[in-house]
This record gives sequence, C-alpha cells and structure tokens, in this order.
Amino acid sequence: MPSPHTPKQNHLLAALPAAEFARISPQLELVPMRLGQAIYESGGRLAHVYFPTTSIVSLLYVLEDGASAEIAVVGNEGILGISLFMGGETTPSRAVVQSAGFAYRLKSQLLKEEFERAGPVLRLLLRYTQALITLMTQTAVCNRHHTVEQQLCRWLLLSLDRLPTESLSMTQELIANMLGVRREGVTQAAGALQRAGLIRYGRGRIEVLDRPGLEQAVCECYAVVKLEFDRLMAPSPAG
Amino acid sequence: MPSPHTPKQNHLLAALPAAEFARISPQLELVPMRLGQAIYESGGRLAHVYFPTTSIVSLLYVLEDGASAEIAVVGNEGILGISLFMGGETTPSRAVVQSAGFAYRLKSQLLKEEFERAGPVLRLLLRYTQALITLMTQTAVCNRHHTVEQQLCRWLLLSLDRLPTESLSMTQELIANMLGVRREGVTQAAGALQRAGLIRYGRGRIEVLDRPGLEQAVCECYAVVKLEFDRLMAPSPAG
DNA sequence: ATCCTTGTGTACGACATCGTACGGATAGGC
DNA sequence: GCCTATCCGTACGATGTCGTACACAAGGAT
Repeated sequence: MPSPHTPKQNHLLAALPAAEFARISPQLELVPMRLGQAIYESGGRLAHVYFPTTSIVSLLYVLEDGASAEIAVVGNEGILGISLFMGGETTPSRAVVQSAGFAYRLKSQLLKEEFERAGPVLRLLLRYTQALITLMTQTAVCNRHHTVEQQLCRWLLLSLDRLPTESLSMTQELIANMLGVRREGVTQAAGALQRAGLIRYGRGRIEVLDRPGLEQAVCECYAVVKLEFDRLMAPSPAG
Repeated sequence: MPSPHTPKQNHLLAALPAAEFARISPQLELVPMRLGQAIYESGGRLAHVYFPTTSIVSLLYVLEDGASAEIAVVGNEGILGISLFMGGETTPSRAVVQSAGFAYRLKSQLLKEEFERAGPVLRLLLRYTQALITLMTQTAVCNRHHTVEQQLCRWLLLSLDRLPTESLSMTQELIANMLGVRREGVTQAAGALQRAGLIRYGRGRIEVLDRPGLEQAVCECYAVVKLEFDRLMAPSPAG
C-alpha cells in the first residue's frame, strides 16, 4: 500500500511544470509537523523551506510584553520561508504549527538555486508572495475595524480552507493568541456562533456545522483574501 | 542653474549598480505628486511604477463602509507598484499622495523587462519588498495592541524618515483616515504630545520639536521597522 | 471688514474589549 | 472511582475608543 502522502498535496508544488517538479521532487523530504512546534523564531535562519500538505502554520508576531498577533496563515496552498528567496534571510516573525500534520521540506540552498534560474518557480513563488501580502494587509485592516466575532469567523474559514476536514483541534486559549485577544473574548464569540447554530465545539475541538452561514457572518475581509488567492494562484500559462 | 531634482534622491535608484542605472535613468520621467492624488485605485492597473523623491505616498485600504486604514507608506526609500513585478498586476489597495512633492516614474513594461533580466534590479526590489512586508505586518500588530497616541508617534516618525524636513502638512482629519481612527482621537493624542513638548501643530501643519522624545514615546513597532529597513536596504555586494 | 469654510477643542453617553477573578465541566491518569 | 490538570463559562469594574454634537479659532474670499 503506497504512502498517502504526495508532494502534489501542496498546491504550489502541484502547480509546477513537469520539468521543474521532476527536478525538485527527489529533493523533498516528508516531515511531521507537531502541534505548537516553532518552525522558525523571530530573526532565526532557516535551513529549509516547508511546503505544508496536511498541516497549517501560523505566522505570529510576538511583542516585547508577550502580546501576540497572527499576521498570516500558511497551509497546503503555500510555502513557509519566503524571506529566503526575498533576499532577507530572516524575518521578525515567528512560525508556529497551528494544526498538526505533514509538510515537505527542501534545503534552503536548493530553493535558492531554483530561484536563481528565474523561471516558472520564481514567478510562481512571487505570485504566492503577493497573495500572502494581501492576507497580511487584510489582517491589519480587520484588526482595526472588525469585532472579535467577525475575526473569529474569518480565522475559522481561512483555517478550514487549508485543511481537508471541517473541524480543527484548537483550544480557545490558542485561538485567542492568534487573534491577539483575550481567551474570554473568544469564549464569547464562539458561544454566539454556537447559539446561532454555525459551529459546535468543546474541549479543544471546533466543528463547522453551517459553512454558508459562517460566510454570511464573516466580514468582507475573508472574501477579499480568498478572491485574491484564487486570482493569483489559478493555473496560468506562465506556470 | 541645474534642476534640484535627480533620480539619486530615491534610495532604490541610488543603490543601483552603474550599468543598471545608466540603462534605466534615461527612461525616467519626473512628475509632480499632488496632495490627495490617487496614484492607483483598488484593483486598478498601473501604467507606471513610481520612485518618490520628495513626496510620500500612503498605501490605504478602504472598506465597503468607507472606513480605512493605512497599511504602508512609501517615500524616497522605495517604489510604488510592487504588484507589477510580483506578477499580480493589481492589488486591492489604494495609493494616495500623503505629502506633495515629486517622483520619477518608469513605464511598467520597462520595469518588467529589467526584472526579467534577473539581475541586481530584481534582487534589490525583492529585498525592498521584504522590508515593506515587515512594515505592513508591524502595522497589523500595532493596530491590535497599541494606543492611538503610540500609533501617532510611529506614524510621525515613519513619515519624517521619508522627508527632508522635520515638519509636514497634514490635517488631523487626514491623519485619522490613515490611522483608521476618529479625528477626535488624533486631536487627543496630538494634544498630549504637544503638552509634552514633543511636537507643535496648527491648522494642517505638524512640526516635530523633540525627536528623541518622540522616539521615547513610540511603541517598539517603529524600531522594528526601521532596523529591518536599515538591514535590508544597506548597501550590499549584491547591489 | 465681514462672511464662510476649514481645522481644532471638548464633552457625554454608548460600546467593545481588557484585566481579573472564580466557578463549573470534562478528560485522562492513578 | 477519584484526583487533577486543562478547558470553558460568567461576572464586574476599568479603560479605550466610538458616535455624535457643538463651540471656537484661523485663514481666505468677497
């Protein structure tokens, strides 16, 4: 029986032209991503870039006083470690596994060499980076203007879009860290969503019951991000 | 008497190796940037990219209900129109001239051709883009956790870093739009800073009196962004 | 000089979120 | 079955910002 894992589960790898995929795929290493594991710390160098398949990783920013906020989320649609090919080597953010699973990783040097070829890989990764920028900026605006409940809806939908299931393992405490709010705020918001019949949850598990209803309750930010990802990541002649 | 304007006033252009600068500079066109002018609208295509010299441009995100927030600021250290070379052609944000002045612009097609060479221009622009990402993400965190007064300090310092003077023409109303808060909130914060002797202002003009004091009052976000720009944009062997 | 637009100061109730505290429920280990 | 750590629910005052309303002041236009 073959392994249920394949690099094609990651959308970026799947979008590579055959020649590029053939060159890269032998170098890929399947690794487990444990819940809470820090893939990289603020300012830390990366030995690998990661292509998540069944895992989700949050890009967090932690302030001096310990307060934090999620600035982006990376799942099977993306890659972790864009600062490598952007030329900066490090970033001031932190990457933490939000949902356990697997990822394929590639030695940093190999990715850089691929990037230097200035071919389809470069173009694909840059388009992904632009989509990621939209996610980050929309998060900034959402932080400013929308309620915790709206943000929770956005967070749930963005997370589920990056997972094969309709439920996720996550305590309210951790969600609060991601959103940069208090745990009690998440309790309030989640309670309201449950009373509305949109979700069901308990002891570190959240299940979406009514996805259309959730999309009704979410702020515009979710749709903006989703449309931009669809637009930029759609299969294109450029590969 | 020669024009007081030169492309080298823009740090990106100034950082280009001689060969690249010689190739690009004849194509640059000096244009005035009028206060309030929209360089591009959400989703709009760009005919040119802009290298500001004495002007500042804000990247704004406007929500459906009219609320807005600044997600980044571009001055003589940067370039406007990164979505062109990132491959997305458009972005969901809006670019508005925040401080009148001048910029050099370059036809989009020419920039793309330069980018396709995959040489120093590409590497320089990507490093700048990474610095811009840090600015955007830090803005997201600042929106979440810091007070209006701290954010005003950050905004003032970031703006002044991109101008030759220590004062800027800006009403509290417009600052409020940038920060995504009410005008009255800016009045309160600016009043406090004036009473503390850090700034002086009146009728659309703000002057910084005590810059070290302002750097004392600002949240950590400013230093993070500044350090990251210094690190990434410092002259490097790669050009 | 007078009007009028624009920019700024201030106040007050409403609201969301924070900080803190504590009680109750569930799951797992012994 | 019981203990215990973990997770969730709720409450209360404090704080920051919002929404609204209105007064005042500075400059420009006539």
